[in-house]
Amino acid sequence: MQKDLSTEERILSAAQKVFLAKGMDGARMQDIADEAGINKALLHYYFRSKDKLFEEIFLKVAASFLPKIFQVLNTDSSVFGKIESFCDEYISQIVKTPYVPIFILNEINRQPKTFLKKVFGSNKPPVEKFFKQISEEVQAGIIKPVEPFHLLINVLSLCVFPVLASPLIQLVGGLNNEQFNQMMERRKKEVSQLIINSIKT
Amino acid sequence: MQKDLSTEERILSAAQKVFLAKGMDGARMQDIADEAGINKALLHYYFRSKDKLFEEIFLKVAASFLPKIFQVLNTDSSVFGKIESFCDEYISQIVKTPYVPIFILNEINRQPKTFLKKVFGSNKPPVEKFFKQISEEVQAGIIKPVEPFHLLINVLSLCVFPVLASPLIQLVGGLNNEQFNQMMERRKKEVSQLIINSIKT
DNA sequence: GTCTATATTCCGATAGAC
DNA sequence: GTCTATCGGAATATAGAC
Repeated sequence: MQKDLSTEERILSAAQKVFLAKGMDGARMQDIADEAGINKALLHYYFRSKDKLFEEIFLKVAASFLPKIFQVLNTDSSVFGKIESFCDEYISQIVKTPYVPIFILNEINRQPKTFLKKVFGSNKPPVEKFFKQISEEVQAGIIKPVEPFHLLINVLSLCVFPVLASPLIQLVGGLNNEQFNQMMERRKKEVSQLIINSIKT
Repeated sequence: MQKDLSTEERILSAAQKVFLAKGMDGARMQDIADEAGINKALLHYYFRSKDKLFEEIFLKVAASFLPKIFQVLNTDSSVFGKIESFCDEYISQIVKTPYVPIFILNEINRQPKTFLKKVFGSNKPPVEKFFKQISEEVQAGIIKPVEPFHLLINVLSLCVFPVLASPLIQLVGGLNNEQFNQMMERRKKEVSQLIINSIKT
């Protein structure tokens, strides 16, 4: 409970924390009220219903997370540079907010059309420019012939999955939380090198 | 509703379907009863509570899924052979039951210690033999020096993540379900080649 | 705006007839 | 074993005082 913030801000902050930890179905309005240091009635005063409050949070979280995936891909670096930046920035981001990816995947799985439409609108995520750049660098002989779509999926998978499965991975490797984070730190280079080595001529 | 099965089997089948689709928190006993073609009271007659029924399903699903990850790693093939078999078999399995991975990750995230302990008992997943084999093949000059733990994480990530994020990936690639499955089929070779190329001398 | 108290709905679980 | 009916509690939401 942060007393310096406005009530509305405290509610949003508390709701985000609770929804991220428990998901829409597992979260209770009482939990959120407790976390914000207020009572349930006030939640309904500010946001009409649990659904409305959840949607507010989901869109905020998803909009600040998903587009970042594609942002790096639209800078004006080389393909190699983009891959390195992506691994570096995205793993940093994910390790800081480890609940976010599974939260988003979950709610997308339950409401595939509704939510994705609200996040991206009617346009597809902006990957065309990146795919085109890859084709050009293939033509120029800088990188080997490669499926751009698979390349994108590979990088994403290698960065995000370990966090999604962290309890399992920590069990297999016998890692505590700090050791896991150190492993993810090393992984920035591990992943970008793996991908870059696979495509450089 | 399958009339040829015993009531208990019908309940288990219905419960699995509903729990996989909605998770523990989102599932309703009424949903399960409807799916099984019976009424709520009978659910409680066969399984004392929702918790007990869920645990039954979770352990069944997790026990038939997680150990398979490590099973291939303990055959007597070469490292290359194991990687190929793994990608082939695991992707086939996942595409057939796409709800399973996110279901398991979700419930593990909410009950990290309880459930993992029940699935694996007190032992760690059996990866030591595989890790040792990798060290030996590195010594023998068959494969490049490599972190066995990262190698395992890489293969797992590349196989499982695309299914976890399938709604997003289908949106980015403009793929319908059938096209997605075809892409996953091609991915069996894509992934094993990527990994094998990265370690062969 | 914020609270207490209460209405309302939903859901897991049980009682009891057949 | 299976059903209908119902209990009891929990959770969302509202009413109304301050």
